[in-house]
Amino acid sequence: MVRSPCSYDNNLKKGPWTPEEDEKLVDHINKHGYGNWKTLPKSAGLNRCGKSCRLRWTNYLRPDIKRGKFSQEEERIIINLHSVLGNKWSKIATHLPGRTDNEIKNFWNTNIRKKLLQMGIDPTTHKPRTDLNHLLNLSQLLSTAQFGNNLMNNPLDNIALGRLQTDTTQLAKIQLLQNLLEVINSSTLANNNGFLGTQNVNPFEGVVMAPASLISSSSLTTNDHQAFSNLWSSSKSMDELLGCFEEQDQGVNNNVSNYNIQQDQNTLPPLVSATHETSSFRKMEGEHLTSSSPPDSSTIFEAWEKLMDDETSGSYWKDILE
DNA sequence: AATAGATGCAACCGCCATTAA
DNA sequence: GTTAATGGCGGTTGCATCTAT
Repeated sequence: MVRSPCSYDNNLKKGPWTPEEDEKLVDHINKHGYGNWKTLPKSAGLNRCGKSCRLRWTNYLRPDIKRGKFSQEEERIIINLHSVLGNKWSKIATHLPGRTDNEIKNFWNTNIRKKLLQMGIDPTTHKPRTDLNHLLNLSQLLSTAQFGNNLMNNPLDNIALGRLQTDTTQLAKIQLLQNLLEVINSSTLANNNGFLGTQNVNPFEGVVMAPASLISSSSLTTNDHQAFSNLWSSSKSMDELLGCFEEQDQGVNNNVSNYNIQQDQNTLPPLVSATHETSSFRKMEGEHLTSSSPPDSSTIFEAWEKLMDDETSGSYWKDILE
């Protein structure tokens, strides 16, 4: 069935509502209620379609609407509910009295979404971003940091540049570390809960395959390889990395830990599967390995071993992974 | 002060689900 | 069971405002 949209109706007004129109609509609904949106505009003396009137009422004029900035508690609730419900804005709105689905949707798209992306979290899956572009961005971030480090050897170095370099390095490392821990956690949890089914039961698969497949991928340029190698080899000691979590200020790092705490407090599972099939790594991996033939774990561990050996204190990595 | 780009938000569009005839 | 009408929802757009240059 095809229904004519509002705009096709006879000269019905569109666009922003005037205070006079608002008043007419509110007055009419206060007196008669809103039983039939189709007939309401005519009886209310409005040159609008019923749909437009309904939207104006539900999103703006309703007396129980709470306006103003979202509180941190509301933001936390939205993030948690979104991780379970996805883009079901109306469902999410039922848990936030006074907030409309439209308002929540706008808040998500203009605020929360960006925050999560900046924290290295995929706003769709609520999991750390593992896509190649993101990691290469981190790589470039670290390369920049390295460049800054080199400049520090110059007599013309300055405090501000040094601070920037330190922050950039820490941010990139934290995001990388979080990506790794997330993969470990999801694999371990899945294994413990028997969710793996026919999937690869190697809890380190995701961790190991990432650098191994990345470095071996023919789709990467030499510069990409070098940049990615730099990314890993530029990491210093593990306690330094972990220290980033403890010493983080009120900025992005704090948000990361808050997010994790929220995730822990919220016992509801993520809506989107945590399997690796959707990740870029998995797709890349598929170019080299068939799903029916699990990767050669010895090769993988050798690759991982090498990466850890490159660390000045690789035992820290082993401790964490074990 | 002028301008371009970024941002936030209200409103619209189109699709789907539900209900009534 | 079928069709038409309506409501509801999510995605998208357009515009006003803000910010940086």
